[in-house]
Amino acid sequence: MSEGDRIDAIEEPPARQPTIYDVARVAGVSHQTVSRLLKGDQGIKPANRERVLQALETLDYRPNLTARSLATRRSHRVAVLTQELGQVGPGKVVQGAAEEARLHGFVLDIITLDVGDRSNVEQGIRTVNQQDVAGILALASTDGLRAAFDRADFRIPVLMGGEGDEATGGPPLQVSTVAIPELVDHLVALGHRDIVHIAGPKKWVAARNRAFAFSNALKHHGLRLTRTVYGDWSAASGYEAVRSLPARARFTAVCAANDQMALGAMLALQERGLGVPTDVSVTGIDDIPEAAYLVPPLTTVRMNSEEQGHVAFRNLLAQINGETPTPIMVEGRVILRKSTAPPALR
Amino acid sequence: MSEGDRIDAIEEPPARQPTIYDVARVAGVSHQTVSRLLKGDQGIKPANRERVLQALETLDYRPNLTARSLATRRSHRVAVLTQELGQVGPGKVVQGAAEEARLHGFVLDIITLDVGDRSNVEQGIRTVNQQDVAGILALASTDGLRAAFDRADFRIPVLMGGEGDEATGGPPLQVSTVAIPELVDHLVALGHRDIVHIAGPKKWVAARNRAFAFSNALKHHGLRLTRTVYGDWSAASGYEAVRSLPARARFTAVCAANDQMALGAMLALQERGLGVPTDVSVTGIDDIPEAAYLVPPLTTVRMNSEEQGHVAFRNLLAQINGETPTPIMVEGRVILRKSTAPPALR
DNA sequence: CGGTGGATTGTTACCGGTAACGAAATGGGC
DNA sequence: GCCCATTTCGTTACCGGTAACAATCCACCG
Repeated sequence: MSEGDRIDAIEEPPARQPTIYDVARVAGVSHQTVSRLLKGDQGIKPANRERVLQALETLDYRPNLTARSLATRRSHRVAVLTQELGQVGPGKVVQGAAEEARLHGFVLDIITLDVGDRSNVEQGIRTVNQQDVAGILALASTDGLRAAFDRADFRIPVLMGGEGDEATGGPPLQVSTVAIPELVDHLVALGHRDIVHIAGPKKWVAARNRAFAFSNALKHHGLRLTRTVYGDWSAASGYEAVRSLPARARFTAVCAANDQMALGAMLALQERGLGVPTDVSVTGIDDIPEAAYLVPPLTTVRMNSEEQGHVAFRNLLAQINGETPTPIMVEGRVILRKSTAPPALR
Repeated sequence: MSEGDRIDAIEEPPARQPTIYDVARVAGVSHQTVSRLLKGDQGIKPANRERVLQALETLDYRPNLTARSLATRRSHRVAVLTQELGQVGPGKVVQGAAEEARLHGFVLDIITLDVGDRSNVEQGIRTVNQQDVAGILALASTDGLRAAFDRADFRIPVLMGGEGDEATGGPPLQVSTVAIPELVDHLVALGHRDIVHIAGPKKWVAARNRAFAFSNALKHHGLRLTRTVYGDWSAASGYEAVRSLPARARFTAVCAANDQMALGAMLALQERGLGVPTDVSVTGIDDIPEAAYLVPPLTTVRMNSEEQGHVAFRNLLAQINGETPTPIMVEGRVILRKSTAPPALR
């Protein structure tokens, strides 16, 4: 045995991952047979299949994805363009997309950009162009980004945002704003008639969709938004939005297009001496984890951002594979908390 | 010319990215010369260099990173293990790391895991093991994860968390808790003597560090924490933490280990009839974007998470390249807002 | 029992780079 | 002008897979 050991020691190849050639040698077949089995081909004799499987097992073989990519000339990398990851929504969407990507053997190349800054956007696009990516997931769907993409003229599949443009009748919806009517029903049922909407930036598709959904839902009750103010999704902008309202403005509810703005709005309202919900009801959208613990806990719409990420990636993958993506609705759900109540009598 | 045109048209290769061979042909040199120039070698005659540069330009050459990876046998992929991305802190850290990664031609493979769930962690590690990654960035630094990593016995560089373990005298700090003493000074100067700490989970290195920093800072004033309660970083747990305090408990300040828990704590305090900051002062850590717009705006410590991500990746890269990483401090900064005030007289 | 055709399997080339080494060109000293 | 040490450049092999095609096997038929 000591002899054998010595030979083993000498023959011991440099520690390195086993390849299909190693597997083939051990199994006594050609590397191609191994490759075929790995690919899931059927035409392999049971005896051989068994031996290859065995060899795969004993060598603890793991495919070299780099080599595979090179040979197939297919990249398994997808660029994700997103706004600040520090935000809850985008963060969750990316998380969902990342999970889905890994499931399909892809990696995400995350590129965050400041959507407002045109040169920053161009820079991001240039970066993407230099990588070899199989597709692009643009999670921050704004007009500016769309325009930049049009200019860039990518040859690879691009999936813009998670939402179709309801307001302008764009491509089919992937993310539904279906819960917003429900939220409006709730407010109207409570007795609210004068509702202010704090919308996201006009250039954001999601902002337009949400604003559209609100005014549409109100229309069903024969009402309309008393006023729409525009923010930039941040708590700061929600705060400023309320402060920008004239002191004489009459309204009993404020519906913000996301929770952060709702949060800022609540602070501004309270600074103005208006109690939430006693004087004014406030609602958000997204249901960030903190929403339940704000003062008061916020009525909002849970958006299931993670699922959005999954869906978005799957759709992109379908495009990459030359299939036509099937638009899938991701439903929202109204979460009632204490920031909404019947308006004060007056 | 028309003859030439026709030939051109016929010879037109299938649309595909130019390779170094194409560049070499156009420049009239061997592909190796191109490769050398690309690598930054010096020994190339100016005339040739010029022609290659020219060819590179006209063909709009872009290196195929896959082929390069295969040839060099070096992966340019780094796995990032992180807690929920939906949280602000982790999200920003990942964002910073992603930026730094791209700068060095790397991509991040983001794997989110539930640190508390052991099987989930093992699963994540198995996933990593199947990929060929150059290194691992474990941003969620817990004892459980460390143990799992020890068991996994990776052959590749691993960078655990962004913080060294101050409390147990671990490896050198990369992220400083240096601002916490300042925060404590502030509270003590206001007159607070009875301070409750809502800590993160004991198994988190960051939680230990922060708790340690608080008690240490108090020691300098001859004081100690009146009480420490443990949460799980979530707003919900901050809320429960305060509710778990006995009704007769005497304290004038609550310092949470992050902003979310501070937020939950504020709600619970107010439900208990205690005003913030009139009866009890509250502080957080992280300075999430919402902190300034809570009711009341939260005094906290800004942690510069994005920079943390940059530093973490750079250090990992150093390890990958066989260098010894230099621990770099990322400093925090106290942000004073309205949630802290002198304690009520009694 | 030879022929035939589909099922299996093996051989060779290729993906687009880098590494190693040898060949050619250059330049300086005598 | 010749020789030799350096530069500079080109050739060939290789990374670990997949693709295309050729070769072999085998069962079944006439």
